[in-house]
Amino acid sequence: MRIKINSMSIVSLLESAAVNATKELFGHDLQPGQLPLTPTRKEFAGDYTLVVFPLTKIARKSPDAIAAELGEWMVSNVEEVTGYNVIKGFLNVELGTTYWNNFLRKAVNTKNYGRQAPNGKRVIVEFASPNTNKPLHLGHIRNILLGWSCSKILEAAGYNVINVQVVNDRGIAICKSMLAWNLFGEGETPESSGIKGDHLVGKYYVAFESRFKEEYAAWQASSTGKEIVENHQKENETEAEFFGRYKNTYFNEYSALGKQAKAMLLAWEAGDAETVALWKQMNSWVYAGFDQTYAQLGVHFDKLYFESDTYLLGKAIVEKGLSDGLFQKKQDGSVFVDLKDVGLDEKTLLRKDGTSLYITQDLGTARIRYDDFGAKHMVYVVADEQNYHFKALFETLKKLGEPYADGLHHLAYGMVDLPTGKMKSREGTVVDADDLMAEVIGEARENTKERGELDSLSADEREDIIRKIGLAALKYFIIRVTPQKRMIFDPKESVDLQGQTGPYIQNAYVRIKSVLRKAGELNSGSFEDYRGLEEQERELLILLAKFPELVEAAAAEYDPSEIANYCYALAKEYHRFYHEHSILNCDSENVKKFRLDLSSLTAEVLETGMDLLGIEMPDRM
RNA sequence: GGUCCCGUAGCUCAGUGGAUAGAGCACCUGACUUCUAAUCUGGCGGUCGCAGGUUCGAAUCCUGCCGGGAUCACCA
Repeated sequence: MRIKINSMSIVSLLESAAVNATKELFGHDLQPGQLPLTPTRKEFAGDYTLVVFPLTKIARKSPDAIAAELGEWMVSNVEEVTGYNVIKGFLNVELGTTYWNNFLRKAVNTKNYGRQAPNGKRVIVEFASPNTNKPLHLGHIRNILLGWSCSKILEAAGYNVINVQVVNDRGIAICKSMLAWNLFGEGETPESSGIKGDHLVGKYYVAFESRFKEEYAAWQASSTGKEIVENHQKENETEAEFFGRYKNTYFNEYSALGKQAKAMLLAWEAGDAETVALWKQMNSWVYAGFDQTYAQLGVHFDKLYFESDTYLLGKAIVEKGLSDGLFQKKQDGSVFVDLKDVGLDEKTLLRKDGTSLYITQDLGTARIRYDDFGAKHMVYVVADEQNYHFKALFETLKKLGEPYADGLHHLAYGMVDLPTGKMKSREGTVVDADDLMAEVIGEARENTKERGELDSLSADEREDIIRKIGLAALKYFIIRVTPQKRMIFDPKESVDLQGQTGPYIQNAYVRIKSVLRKAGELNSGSFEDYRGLEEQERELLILLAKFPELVEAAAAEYDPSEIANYCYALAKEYHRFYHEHSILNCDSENVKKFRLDLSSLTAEVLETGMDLLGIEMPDRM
């Protein structure tokens, strides 16, 4: 017997069937998607549900009558539909077991089920983009996980993806670390101290800030300080509030440390050999440290752009735009673009002294990346505090007529808060990325020890699995939240290994792997039609069938959390199935074959889905 | 003040036009001589911020208000 398998997904097949049926029965052309089609809720019979209310005006019949007519039509015209039932205007379409048997036979033998063929388009994803004066923290982790996942999802949706980051390696911040190291460092290096490079540089940034704080406090008590408060303090403002507000002015105008740091910045910009050498030295320590953190997180980049290399290049673009009449120059010499026609404001592109700004650099890097890779799509993964910046940037690039200007997307995400409130470096509440990873892995190690499941493995194998489990807990905890939302990160919950967590999903996979190991060699897809589908089996098949569309939707919306929630739903359904039904010991050899295939497809989809989130799966745990 | 984002169970989050709004945590409860119990079963828990409007149907769309956050630099 020839097996007829439609290449269309079942959802689109039913949708187009609904369009045809409406045309034939009621003589009306339906727009695709006008009739909502959803999986049938568990309490009703059927696989997919068509809501027919929108047709009542067209057909001028009762919803139940319409649903019945559509149901009849589907049964006689659509091979896959074997029955239907109608409840209150909801048409529950029943697919025969043949359909699901065929689906499983085909999917289990599909290589890379859920991944699309290459679409020939190239996209650049920018993420991480740290400053080089401090180590990475929890906020960077959210950024990096989103960026990496987004990159993997776009790849699965058929794009050729390039991962890049822009490193802010210049400016006053790194000069503060450099100065503090010069003043108090006594030649300390990562090697001499055993401190990871980025942490060492961060240590001197903190040292600078605390010395500066002392200096500022002393100044506040001095006669100059007292005079300033009296003359500049606003009504209803406490002394502390005033000095909080005044800090930048103090740094720029009075501070001895501020003066030295600024002198260092000037020396750097002038190319002073000694300063540049120190700058290179300290940045190289930072990069070595970052590389370790990235490796531990399991991410990598195809290309790095350094602001020190690119910060001048945007200027040429602005000058060109000025001479083309796209931008305007003010009397004081500054250059701006007028974005009022697109609902924004005037945006300065060059300072009056001709130096470049943040946006100037971004204009330059956008052009350079296009020249490097020819990608017409770019995704910027940057926190939502920069929403306005990216609107202005994208509109400016449109005005310039850049060929990629319509393919730009800012993947904005909310800040990460702690249960105690915002992370504040001044209050020492910033959660360090390396510490956090070590902590979740430690928690996984404790739990693994208690369970004893891995005792027979070598120490290396065991440690590798423990790392996968710990990182899964951390990553899943962060990536499951919708990017747009601000999220609360509770360190206690992030190390949970039970419930809606990464390890819960890994556990479903591990259970399958264990069964498959015991089953031995499989001949995938060789089962005869299995008529007695159990509820959990049907639910699993419906979920599995949805996966390819889900990948496309997640790519279209740049939203990894959709994949994360799906993986949990699938794992949960599998755990239930596993608990209710025996696979290796079931009474029919054919059902056993079917269940092994169902399990191995579930494992593959879980592995793919979690891979799209940047989470690795262990074979045992 | 202008603009944008958010507001769903005690807590953390799903659900963005369809049926009686769902998970996890926490709390109470049952299930391991059986394929990994990092699992599964049952219970408890909601005026979906408030008020109008559109619709056969609204947590979801529109308007107003309240609360939280971000932003409105010749900083990045």
